[in-house]
Amino acid sequence: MPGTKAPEAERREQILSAAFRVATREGLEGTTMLRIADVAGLSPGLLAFHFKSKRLLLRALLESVLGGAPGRPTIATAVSVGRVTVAKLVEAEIRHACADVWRVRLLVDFWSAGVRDVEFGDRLRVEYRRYRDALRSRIVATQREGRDGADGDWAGVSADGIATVLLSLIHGCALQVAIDPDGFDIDSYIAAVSAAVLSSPIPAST
Amino acid sequence: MPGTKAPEAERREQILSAAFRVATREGLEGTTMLRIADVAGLSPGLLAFHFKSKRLLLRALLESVLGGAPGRPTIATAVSVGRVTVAKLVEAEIRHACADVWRVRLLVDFWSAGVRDVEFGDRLRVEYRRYRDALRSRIVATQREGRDGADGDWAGVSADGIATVLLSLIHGCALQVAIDPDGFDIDSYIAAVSAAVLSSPIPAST
DNA sequence: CGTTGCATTGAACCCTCGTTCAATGCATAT
DNA sequence: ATATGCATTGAACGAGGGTTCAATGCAACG
Repeated sequence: MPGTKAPEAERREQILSAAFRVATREGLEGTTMLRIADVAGLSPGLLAFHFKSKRLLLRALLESVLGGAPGRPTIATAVSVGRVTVAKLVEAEIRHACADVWRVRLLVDFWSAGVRDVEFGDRLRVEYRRYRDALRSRIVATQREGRDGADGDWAGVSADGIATVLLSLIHGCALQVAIDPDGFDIDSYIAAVSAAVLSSPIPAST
Repeated sequence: MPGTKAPEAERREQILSAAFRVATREGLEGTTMLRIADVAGLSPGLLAFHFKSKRLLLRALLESVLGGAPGRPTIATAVSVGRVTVAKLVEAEIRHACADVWRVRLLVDFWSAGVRDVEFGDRLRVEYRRYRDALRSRIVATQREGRDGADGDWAGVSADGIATVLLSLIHGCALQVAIDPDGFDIDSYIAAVSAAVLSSPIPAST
């Protein structure tokens, strides 16, 4: 098996897949070129051949993590696609985070790296804004339709502020799930979020 | 100056101070024994003499970060001390996080490390629970006094759930401030939090 | 079939890090 | 003043990381 050639796209995918496995298991700090090569069943030199440096490999990995796995749409797509309520959207995102602890953990790693690294930081900021803008536009749409009975309590608060708060609820949940998945009761949390944020509680999804 | 002796406590403090400076500036990943020694103006061997390993040094650093700087009480102390409302407490924590970006960033680093490292993880889980319990007990007290007019919307939701949500609002804010301090409008955020979480808005602190 | 191009290998290189340890020197006790 | 103990030094070591590169081999083309 080793030694045979493969088309570039396929090989890059193979390497990124191995990198993802290593990164989720060992964390970003424990993710080394040697280990990735080992897991991929390839030689270290080949990684430097397809991605020219470790830095670029990790950037590609971040891209693939942000892009979402097949069948796991990012919120941006989820927002633009369906006609779901904001409440259901937030609930879906929370459940999504809880179901995918390892990806969340990896994202926390990237977030931590992005705090100091300009490139990673820029990329994450862009993603964050995309995320928030998508949420906001849906909030505006919902408000205009007068649904969710949200007019009362939210009066006077900008849609941007609401979006930021909702994002905090999602990310705050992710942060806790990342470090203490067992000590987190999803349903109880969602119930509290419903009561706090929306006048009408979200019907529990069966 | 170098070569002179010092009492153990003093020297440890000196080293930890240098470690803190390095860690906030370079991140946890860029925090190396050599750099700490350099910043502290000491020899590398001395670090291994007072803390027996890098791991223990970082644990001590985490402890000092969690303990809070002088004049910067942790929420646990803030809760037990004053008779402030929950609303004001949350607001204070949010402003606290925004004012101390570097400490928040360092905590994000530790959080990311704690996801994989058992010792750091355990320590952070303990701290998180302390934090949440303190919040919850104050929520219970407030509910009992019938203040904040929180009975309506919060009916049926456990104090624990409320505490978790409030913590998410604090940590979610911290997460964004860590990576994008400029793109975060504190007052707007606090206004949104007030509207979302409490029936009666928090009067802005002058 | 021979040749050319390029993917692939794996060992080697250099760097940095954490740790160790014999030598040094300061401060205290005698 | 001398001796003892321990804080302190800084060079050295081994491990492990990312990157490089000459050698190798596969596959397409003439």
